[in-house]
Amino acid sequence: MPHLAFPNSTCDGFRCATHCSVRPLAICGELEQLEHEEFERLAQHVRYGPKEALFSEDEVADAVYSLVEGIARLYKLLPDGRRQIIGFALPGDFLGMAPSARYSFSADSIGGVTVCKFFRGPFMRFIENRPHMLLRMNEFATRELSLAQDQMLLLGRRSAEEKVAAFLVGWRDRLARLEGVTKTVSLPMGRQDIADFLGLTIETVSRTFTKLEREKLIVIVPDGVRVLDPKRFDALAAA
Amino acid sequence: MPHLAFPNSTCDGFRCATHCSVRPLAICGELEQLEHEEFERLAQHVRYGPKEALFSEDEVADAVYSLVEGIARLYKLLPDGRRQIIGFALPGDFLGMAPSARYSFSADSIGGVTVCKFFRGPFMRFIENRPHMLLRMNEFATRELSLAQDQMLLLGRRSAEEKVAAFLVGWRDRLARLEGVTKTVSLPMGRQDIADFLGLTIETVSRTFTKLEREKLIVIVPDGVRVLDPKRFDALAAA
DNA sequence: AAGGCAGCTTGACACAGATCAAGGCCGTAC
DNA sequence: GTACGGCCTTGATCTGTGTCAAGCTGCCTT
Repeated sequence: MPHLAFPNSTCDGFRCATHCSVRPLAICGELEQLEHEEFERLAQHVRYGPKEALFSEDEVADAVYSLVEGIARLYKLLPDGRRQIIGFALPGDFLGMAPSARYSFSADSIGGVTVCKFFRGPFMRFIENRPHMLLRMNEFATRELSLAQDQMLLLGRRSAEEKVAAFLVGWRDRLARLEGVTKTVSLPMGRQDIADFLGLTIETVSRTFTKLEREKLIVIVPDGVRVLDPKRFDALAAA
Repeated sequence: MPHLAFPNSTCDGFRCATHCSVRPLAICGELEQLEHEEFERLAQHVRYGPKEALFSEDEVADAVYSLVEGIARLYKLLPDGRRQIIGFALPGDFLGMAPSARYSFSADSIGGVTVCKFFRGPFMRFIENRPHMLLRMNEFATRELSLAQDQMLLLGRRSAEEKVAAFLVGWRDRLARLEGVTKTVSLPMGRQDIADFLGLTIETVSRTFTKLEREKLIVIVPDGVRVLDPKRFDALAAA
């Protein structure tokens, strides 16, 4: 994972708003200096190690989170343990809004993660009379919803090969927004996570990666893939 | 379809804000008298016949809609014609917000539909300095997102029988909010729509209905089903 | 260097749901 | 009344993906 946040920063990542490299992408990206300082006073910066829970489904939703660094897995479980990953959160993403008093899904870190944590009460009081902030929350929610709808189309109507290709293209494009365009797509999540995101089994994901490699569309590298034929690959993902 | 809106209304459904029976559920539900009158002046009430398009994916998103009466089907298509229905809209639902300048999905009426249509510019100007309105839009977006995430779990991880049961329970509960609790769940959409919503084929949906009937969980009636054993049925939908 | 183990890949086989094909039901048109 | 068309159901068969079971690879520990 090359520098998703705080690249070459002299800052310790704690109480360091002015150097936060994802700020322009985050919920607080359009606040002016003074407002941002007030906002920052509401935040707790919290660091999580690998595979720690930020929050869990059905817990009282007492906080919201702005992801600063690292990657989180968002998921729902069925009573018998079947899991559906509903998304991977990247730096700049905003987590934890719920339609009721409890979280509607669980979130945990994949590698290490840093967040700005805001308790619900103070956060709501801050935004409730700031239309530009509410407008930004709306934009975030609308984008998330659109992503969720794309994912419904994928889950309901695409073949295994199309699912994997579409996932890799979507993930590459989201990383490009943060890291810039690269040929190698890093995949910090494991095969089981990809399977649970795509509604497949780990075996099918593994076989499909191998198949795409045999077809000379990708090369599998440690912790990622290199896309060989972007044209043909994007076509497969779209179709 | 028994009286989803304007039940026993003497009003003609046109420019008739004060009698709009879904108002409390709609986006404009918390506006006070004066504000609501101003809001109403921005609206065009539009009536659609069966199977008409309200808007289509990739069209310029120049308007948003508040559904007043009837039911709409929201869907996305793949280039080869495969369709995924991403939701059914009911009276009170708010449609047409997009993360870019174009609609990210298509919407058309199932039976007849009445909407309040707002052009984007005036609508945005109305809400942009009204925090309570923005907050309400946020609530709507968050609820939609949560519904979408539930649907991802369904599409990715449930069996055909679980999908159908969960669909019927979810649909029954949404109708209950409008019509009150009933034993008979009316299904204004066809089998193909249900199939495209659940990521199944029409044959599998049909067979599954028959199977649920053989198992004495439901009775199939014209344009709907009657739930015989709500306890056992809810359990199947949850599991 | 050896052992262990977590994560990944591969193979053989099974099955849920898709596909293909036919037939039934019911409302509408004439 | 009967013919048509849309929608739904049912049956027979096929197939993509799941399941079960090894084995491989690279990394961490000792």
